[in-house]
Amino acid sequence: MSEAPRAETFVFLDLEATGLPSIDPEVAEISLFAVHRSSLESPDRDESGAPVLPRVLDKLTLCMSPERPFTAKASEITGLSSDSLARCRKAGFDDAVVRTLQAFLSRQEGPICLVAHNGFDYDFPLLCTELRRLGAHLPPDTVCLDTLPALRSLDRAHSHGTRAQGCKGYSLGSLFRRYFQAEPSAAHSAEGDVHTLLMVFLHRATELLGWADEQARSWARIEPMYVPSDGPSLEGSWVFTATVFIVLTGSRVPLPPLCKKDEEAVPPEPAVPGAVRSQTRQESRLWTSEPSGRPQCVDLVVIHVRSRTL
DNA sequence: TGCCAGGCCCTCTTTAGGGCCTT
Ligand SMILES: [Mg+2]
Repeated sequence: MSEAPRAETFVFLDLEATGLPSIDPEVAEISLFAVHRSSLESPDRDESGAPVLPRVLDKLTLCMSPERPFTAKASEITGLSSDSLARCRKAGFDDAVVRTLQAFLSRQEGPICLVAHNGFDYDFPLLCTELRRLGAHLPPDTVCLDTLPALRSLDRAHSHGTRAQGCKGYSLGSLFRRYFQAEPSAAHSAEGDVHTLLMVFLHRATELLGWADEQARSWARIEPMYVPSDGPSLEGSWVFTATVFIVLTGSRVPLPPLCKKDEEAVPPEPAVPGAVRSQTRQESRLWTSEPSGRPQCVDLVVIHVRSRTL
């Protein structure tokens, strides 16, 4: 069920950043290609019938200096570094970036659908983090589409569970190579990856437009990847992390699985919009031998809680 | 002491584990 009226413009998006979510990354480069729905419904094609980039295309690409360092891997694959960005005197993700982004989007017919590969788990939450830090917003009717689960799901429905289909890779590069029998250009530059993403979308445009109409998610539902330790979004908020160990000896209850990991999201308390509380519970049982030779066990319960309100 | 992303998918699955995908 769609959460919004059908999108009239699709804005393909890619972020390059200082690393993966585990390090609370910062955006170092953003690229957006805005394509009108009509260009996706009737793509331009070359002599062989293969789709080509729409002729009418608005592009925006900006580089910015993060405050924290890149991981070695992120710097290696993106070709960006704190030094090179500072040498070019690039400012960070600041109000000027927000104004440019908002001006770019305001030129497009709405509603807008943002499109990114693995966007629900990376690009959208990270962009949300940066925007909230600056107290900025996107048009309220903005929706978003993640091509990774969309294409996996479309392929599954197509193949009726054929084994061969499930073995294929769904990285952006794998999809491009599969669809076009060619290497993607400028991988891991934001603009290069947006170009690749748009070509992948064009190859499956009819299906993905239908998917967007049915499954696009409201931007308002996107949660930030993390809460920066500074900036206006932290006012009146709190972040709490706790790890609790409980050791029980001599338990005689039936043997459970050796290790059980159970992760659940529980409602925030009190109910504040945007609040997040996650809890990880890990149970382990260690069996030892008493001098008599009878087995004795030690149960270890680890509860890790992370909470925040926004 | 350990925590250090996390949701999705597949399978030698469901009382679980490991790989993918994003930088
Ligand atoms: Mg990307």
